[in-house]
Amino acid sequence: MSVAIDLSPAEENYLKAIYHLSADGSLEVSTNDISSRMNTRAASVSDMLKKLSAKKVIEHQPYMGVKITALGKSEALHIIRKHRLWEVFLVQKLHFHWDQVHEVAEHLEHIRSRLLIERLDEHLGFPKVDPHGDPIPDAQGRINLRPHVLISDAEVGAEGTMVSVLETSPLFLQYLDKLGLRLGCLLKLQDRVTFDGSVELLIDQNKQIIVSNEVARNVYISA
Amino acid sequence: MSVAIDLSPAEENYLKAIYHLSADGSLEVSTNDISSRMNTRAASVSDMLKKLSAKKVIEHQPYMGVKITALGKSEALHIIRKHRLWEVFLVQKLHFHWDQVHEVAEHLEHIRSRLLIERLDEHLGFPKVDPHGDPIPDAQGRINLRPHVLISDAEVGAEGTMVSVLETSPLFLQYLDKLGLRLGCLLKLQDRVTFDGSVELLIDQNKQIIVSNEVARNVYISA
DNA sequence: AAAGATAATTAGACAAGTCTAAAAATAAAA
DNA sequence: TTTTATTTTTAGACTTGTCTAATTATCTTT
Repeated sequence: MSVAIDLSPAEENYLKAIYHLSADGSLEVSTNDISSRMNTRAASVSDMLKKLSAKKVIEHQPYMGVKITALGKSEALHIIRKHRLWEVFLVQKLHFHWDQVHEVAEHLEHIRSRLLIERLDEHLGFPKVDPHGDPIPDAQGRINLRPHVLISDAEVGAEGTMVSVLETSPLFLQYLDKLGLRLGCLLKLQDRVTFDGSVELLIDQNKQIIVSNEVARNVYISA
Repeated sequence: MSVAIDLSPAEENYLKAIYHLSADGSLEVSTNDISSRMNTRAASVSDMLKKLSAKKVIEHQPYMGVKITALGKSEALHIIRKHRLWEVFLVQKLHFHWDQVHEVAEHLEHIRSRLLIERLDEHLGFPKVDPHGDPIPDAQGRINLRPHVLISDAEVGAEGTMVSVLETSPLFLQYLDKLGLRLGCLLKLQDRVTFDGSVELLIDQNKQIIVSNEVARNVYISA
């Protein structure tokens, strides 16, 4: 039986941000990191940390960092599950493009209905990943982390399937489309320019492109 | 091109209540009517009427009633459209029962995305009525009002298809199920007890039941 | 280790949406 | 028509989530 935790949409958004910034809840996160991710001021974050602390989803002593609790992690994964299931719905059933789903899912994810999410999951055929390649936690908050590496961290010569993207803003995703980069394509890292970190890629063994370090830092390939 | 009207979810809920209470925006509505429908205090309603007035969706002079404007009516119909489309989705795609849809749809209706609603409508096959038999306004806010009459207002001997219900609370809908009353069934008004207004009905020419006046006042048959 | 820089928190303010209690306007009744 | 009852509005307060400005804590650098 889950304990009664009642987070407002705003609290849910902060918790999600903390979860993401802490790499699955394992790292400590700073107030400023949170404020820049949330586009709010540090003062607002401080206020919010008090509330989240009172609700036992984070641990926070003033001026030290913030760490997500087991309870917080499970709550965060539950919200992420909803977000990603809705994204799949939008693409699979309503034929949204992958750069159109994030914003709408940000709203849909806050709707609270156990039945709704159970049935949605079923309706979608129990999908395992969202349209950006990110894994969907199950109802118990278990998440299937496949081994993957950022292009910027991979060795020259490395080869792998494009499995997910870090950034999900429309502009970035549209740019990937234009470059011919989409989930599932086979990528080979041909060369890296030491000067600016840009990378030469071979897509599906037939198309050669050069991408900036900024792009390389936001695209994962299977390890 | 629609003018920029920006209503908060709370404002949308009040506007919807006013629309419903005024029978399609034609009647004047009192502060107390609104407060009892919204389960808020009259003082809160007064505050809200000022805001809605400022946004030109109602006309309101203190101590006189409130009347919805053309703009307000169109906004209300748009919200109702979203609510009813989501209800259809929940029943048709996620196999919700008709008594489970209202509460969730109350939240879904506030999500703002033109594309989402267009695509949802398409995905559902452009439905014309929701699971309670209420007509779904089109994207221009046009609504298809079929002639219908409450059982409590029909003459003894009248016969018609059950086309919609006024009350949509789970308890009421579950009670209708138990009585064997569902949308589409053929109803004949056999007799009415003058004493308490209860009504004797013949369902689909084979089942005889007696329903209270309270039930009769909440079920419509085709005229 | 002291000074300056950076980061985080507190203090005080504001808007939205709600409330209770009091006042004012309208409606009903004597 | 005057009084009483009802309805509606105003006044003032509280909560949530945000802000700016000021303060305090920690970190860095010499």
